[in-house]
Amino acid sequence: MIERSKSTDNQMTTEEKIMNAASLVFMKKGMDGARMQEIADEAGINKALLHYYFRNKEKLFEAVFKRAFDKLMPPLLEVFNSDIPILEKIPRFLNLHVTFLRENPNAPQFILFEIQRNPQMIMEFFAPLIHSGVIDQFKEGVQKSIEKGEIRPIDPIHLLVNIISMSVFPMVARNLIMEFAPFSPTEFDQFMEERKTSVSQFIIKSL
Amino acid sequence: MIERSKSTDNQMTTEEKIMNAASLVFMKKGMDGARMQEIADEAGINKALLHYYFRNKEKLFEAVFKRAFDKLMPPLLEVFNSDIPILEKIPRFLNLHVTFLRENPNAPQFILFEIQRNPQMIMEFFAPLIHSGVIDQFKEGVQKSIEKGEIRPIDPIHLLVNIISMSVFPMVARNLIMEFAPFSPTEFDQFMEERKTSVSQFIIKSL
DNA sequence: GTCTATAGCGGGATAGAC
DNA sequence: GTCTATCCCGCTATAGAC
Repeated sequence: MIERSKSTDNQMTTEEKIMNAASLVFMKKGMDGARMQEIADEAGINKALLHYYFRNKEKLFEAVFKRAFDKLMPPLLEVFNSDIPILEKIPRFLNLHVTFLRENPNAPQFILFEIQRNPQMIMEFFAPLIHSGVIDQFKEGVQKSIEKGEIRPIDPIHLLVNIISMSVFPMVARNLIMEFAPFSPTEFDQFMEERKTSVSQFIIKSL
Repeated sequence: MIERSKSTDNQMTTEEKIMNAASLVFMKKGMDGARMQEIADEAGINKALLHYYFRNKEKLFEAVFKRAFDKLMPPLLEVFNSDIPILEKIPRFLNLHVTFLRENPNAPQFILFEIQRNPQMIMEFFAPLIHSGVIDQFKEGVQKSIEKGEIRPIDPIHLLVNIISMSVFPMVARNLIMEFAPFSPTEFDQFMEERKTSVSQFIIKSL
């Protein structure tokens, strides 16, 4: 007997079923490792229907990537673009991000790998973001805080990379961490919950 | 005219040529995305020879993975297993690690992705490491430092994850960072060089 | 819109000459 | 050991009935 995930059951449209199934499979296996058959099975429909709704594998993949990207970015921008002082941005960012990651555990790994596989996709998706001036705004915010004496002098890019590293990387390496710590899935979840405050403290102490 | 990398030229054995070519291709494309034909071209030999030296793609892949793993781990263990105090371990670790990563830029991404693709491989490679007691030794080292008042109270696992996150993640996300910062390849290299001291300071200040 | 059946080809693997 | 030629399976994609 075959176990189906919820993608099949309720009254979702076929297109939604496909998107959910494709997300699941693509995120786990990547573009190259994913099989259209597996996506169809996961969605509880036939392979040919995938081509009916999305012309081909590439197009389906792009739709999945775009959806993940659009879910991930707005909350991040909201925090970094806001006018609140840097010391408050950090815990807010961590909160949002860790929450998102718990719901989409494979998203970062997936996005990072596909960027390396097909770097030109960076431009398509990230270009508007890059030219929106978020980074410059972050840099200025840090500079001001330094001048006011709120934090010690530090290169804003190194700070930004530190913040993102400590939030994102543990999810990318979660299988490894679970083996080494060792953690059960529940314990790992708790570990990530702890990091919301733990990492905030760690960063603030360092500034 | 086809441009070949150095893999072809000098007096390496055929097996070495294959290993180098396979490393290059597998690290960039992953197991699923890599093509035996591309590896053969990169090595400047015929596809059939790959099967002569390594029975099949899977075996060749495992050889590549093992070599990357064996190059990565010993230096890390050397630092974490040593008896030097935690505050000295950190800059030493960063030095070694950043140096290794500059020579093998795709290794972490590759290892992390393949672990998720085929988790049982974690056990084969990491099991001896996990049972060697490195982690416990690290935990004890941190506890002692806390008791002596050398560092503030902190969960050793969170500390360890922070250290590794800040060293490894920037390399995993380097395409992204290069677009956002923005950095040329040379500037990114310099950025990583800066992190040797920048991250050491960041961590030590926080403790 | 959804299915079954099948075309068409890319790519891993092998046979066999040299 | 190294090559050319070829097999054959798996997978994407399409044709066409309902």
